[in-house]
Amino acid sequence: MARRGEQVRADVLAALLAYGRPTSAYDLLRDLQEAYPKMAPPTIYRALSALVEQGKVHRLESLNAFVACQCTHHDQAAILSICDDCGAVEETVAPKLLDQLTQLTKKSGFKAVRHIIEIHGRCASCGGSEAKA
Amino acid sequence: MARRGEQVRADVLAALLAYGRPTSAYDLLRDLQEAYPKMAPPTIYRALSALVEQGKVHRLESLNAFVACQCTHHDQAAILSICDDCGAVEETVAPKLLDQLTQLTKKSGFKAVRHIIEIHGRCASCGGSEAKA
DNA sequence: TGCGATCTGTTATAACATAACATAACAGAG
DNA sequence: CTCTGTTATGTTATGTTATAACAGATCGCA
Repeated sequence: MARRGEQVRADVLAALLAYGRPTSAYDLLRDLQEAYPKMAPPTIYRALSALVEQGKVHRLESLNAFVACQCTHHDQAAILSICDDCGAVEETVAPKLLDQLTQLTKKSGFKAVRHIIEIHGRCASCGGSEAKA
Repeated sequence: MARRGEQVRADVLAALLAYGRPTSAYDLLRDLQEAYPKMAPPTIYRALSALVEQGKVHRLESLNAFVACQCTHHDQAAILSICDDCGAVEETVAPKLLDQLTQLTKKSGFKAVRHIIEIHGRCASCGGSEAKA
């Protein structure tokens, strides 16, 4: 039973990559149940937590969903642009911006530990910066 | 039945203000059920949605909770600093930062509509900027 | 081997949210 | 004033997300 967990994590990550867009834990669960018919929610959540800790997966707080990290594993918090039309998610990094945020909140003695930045809108394909589709 | 809704909204807001910290919809529901014994979840959620639209309440996506807006009703997205220790939430506004974010994502044609910025950490009282409690 | 620590599996349930329909109130037409 | 369409609200039921709590397996080590 021991190394089963790593297999599950790999499979979860593969499933997420196959989706290529935000996916709920339960959707992933349904997928994985084809390979592991008796898999239960905690297993998925454990795998996802591990993957998030490893930085291989982002959790989208505003969607209660997960998405595979697209970039080559940077450690800092990502800025996630979420298209409300097609669901596509784009990652951006901006160390300076994060630092500004940290400094800003530090003024009142706050110690920033984890930044969550999610921007909803419309991606280029869905008529983003120009007109409204 | 007509103006009952406004009363509910006022009561929800009052309850949130009384808490003074992030509160789940169901906690609010339990409170309001003292006044309205048969109140059901949709009623709370409708009231909260209305209050969020009015800018009187913020939804904390990363906590699945709600908090009364502390400042005098600014329209722009707030930066919410959340103390993981005591639960206190502080609001900050930073138009320039929001604009930077918008510009950043715009580079790839993304049209920002709604910014969600939540920063987890420790507030000053809980040993924020200095040592670790 | 026997023990404890840790990881994994399983059951059950808690917590969050909304779909779908029922009912009530009100505004305007007749 | 009543009918009727529209909108707000109430209600039931259920869907969705997440975790507590315990059971069993594996492994390191004395």
